[in-house]
Amino acid sequence: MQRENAHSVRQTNGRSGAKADGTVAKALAVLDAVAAAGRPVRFVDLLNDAPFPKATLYRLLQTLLSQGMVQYDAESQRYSLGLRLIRLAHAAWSQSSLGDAARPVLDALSAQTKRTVHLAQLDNAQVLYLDKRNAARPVAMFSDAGRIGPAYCTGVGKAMLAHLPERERADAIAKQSFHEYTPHTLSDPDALRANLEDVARTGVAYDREEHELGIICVAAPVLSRNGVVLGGISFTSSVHRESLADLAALAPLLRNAAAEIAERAESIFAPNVTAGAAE
Amino acid sequence: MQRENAHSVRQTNGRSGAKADGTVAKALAVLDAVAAAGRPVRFVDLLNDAPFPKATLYRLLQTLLSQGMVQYDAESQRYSLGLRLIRLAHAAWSQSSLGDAARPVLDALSAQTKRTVHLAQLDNAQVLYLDKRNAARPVAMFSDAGRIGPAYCTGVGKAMLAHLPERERADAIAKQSFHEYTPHTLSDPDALRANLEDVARTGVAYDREEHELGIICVAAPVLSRNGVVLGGISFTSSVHRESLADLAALAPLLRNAAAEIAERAESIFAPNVTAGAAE
DNA sequence: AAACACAGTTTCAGTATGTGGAACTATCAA
DNA sequence: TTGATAGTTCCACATACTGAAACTGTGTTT
Repeated sequence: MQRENAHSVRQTNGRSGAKADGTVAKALAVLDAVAAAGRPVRFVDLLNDAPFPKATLYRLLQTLLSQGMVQYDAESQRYSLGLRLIRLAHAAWSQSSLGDAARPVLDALSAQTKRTVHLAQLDNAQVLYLDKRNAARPVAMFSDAGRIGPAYCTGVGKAMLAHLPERERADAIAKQSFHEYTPHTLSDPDALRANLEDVARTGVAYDREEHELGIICVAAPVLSRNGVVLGGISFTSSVHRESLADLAALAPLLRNAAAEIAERAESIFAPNVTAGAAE
Repeated sequence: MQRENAHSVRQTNGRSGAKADGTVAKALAVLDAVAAAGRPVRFVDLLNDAPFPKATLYRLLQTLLSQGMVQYDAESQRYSLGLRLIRLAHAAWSQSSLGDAARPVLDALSAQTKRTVHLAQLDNAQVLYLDKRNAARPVAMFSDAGRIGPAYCTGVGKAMLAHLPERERADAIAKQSFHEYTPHTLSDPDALRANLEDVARTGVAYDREEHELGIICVAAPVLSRNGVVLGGISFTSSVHRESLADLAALAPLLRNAAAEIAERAESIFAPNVTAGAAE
């Protein structure tokens, strides 16, 4: 314990290149692990994949448990994600400035075109869906909000990538996995880059059955006034219903909607809320 | 200069604004605060309501920020909930054993009856909605999953309360706020208790415009094999559409559905997954 | 029934980690 | 310039986190 010169480095005490961010980070990592399991998990199962010793993992779980972030079923001896998370997420979603701004616009788009509409954001070089309007039936929404998808082979993904600043775009492209979902998937960085140039030029991105056979999309980025990528929106359809060219006819509608969303989003953020300090 | 400790308020209480010790708990409290704000908040605003000194709050926010649990907009200098939360919640929701088990059942109920269907769970003596099927249009679901409601004046709430073990029920009743939403609201513990006795006897709870004028519900608890309250489901309708008596005719359907959900939920939890030890 | 194995929980000394008062910087207003 | 308020950094200090190891509980094997 050298306190005199303690000011030195934040020694992360060697060991594998961990992040060593703090207890909170560890607890969240445990949460992720529980989430990743995809179903209730037992202590050992978590222990196997966890970089923590038994006692530490145990304590973290207890903390999360008493905090309502995970649940524990005594009978099956399994942990699952807790209700508090759902509450929080409800808040996160309903006040997400983009989601908030987009909601009525998506409603209108969906009603007007009878197509499936998606709203997404970029999260760590992946597509994170924020909202959806289904063409046909009232499908449970939550099953799609929060869902993660690939950026390099979806309409929204490409629309957003194309409008990123160069540096960020390069980073993001480097993070893509280029799994060949279908024969049409752009399966290497160069093919993607070429495609993105078109997208950047036209302001419209297409998914030509690149992610799923038979499924096509038109997408447009949602850009802030100063060109920052806020998100993306798209129409999805199927080749059985119409050709890509037909779907492309909806692009102007999409671009207008994107502009409207951007404007609404900025007016939510921007106003000098400084007034009502209380609360 | 001494931290006013000495209190040893070591409560493992956890819920409802409790502040058990531990960094994780504090960080989560900050998250809650951001969520509670309902919109992007500035540092000071958080500081005012927070029980933490400036530097501590600052550090906690930085941690949450670097963990993706909150976002920071440099321009407006405001914090909001982060995307990681949405991802986690998606997982929480889609693997919630109850929600999972209930989904197809709710679909069927909704298709069959054309009524609005709710699935809820008790969370800290309040109703937390997990899923919903709207009678008419495909409404964005997330806006309702995660929503919190009062237990003492909703169908699902009373259905669940009534089937709680005595001790827990007493606790839960003590936590109700008894706000008089409408002239029909059961606005004191005794009235509620009396009503719950009926509910317990019949296995069906009604909301007779107790929460909102014109809105009525029939609800049934989802009970595990050994009688533990897992959740509740309900049909909601309006007095303009039908009388409570008419709606009540759907009760048997509801009870069957509840039983089916319970069975499915238990078979999701139960299976001896012990097999794949390796991995 | 005793022996074993493995899951889960508790303990405890040691110190890494988080704490928070205070000093500092940045911004705006008078 | 001075003053007020917001946000950030510093750092001595001790809380509260760590993790090996011991322990308990349950199920399986002999």
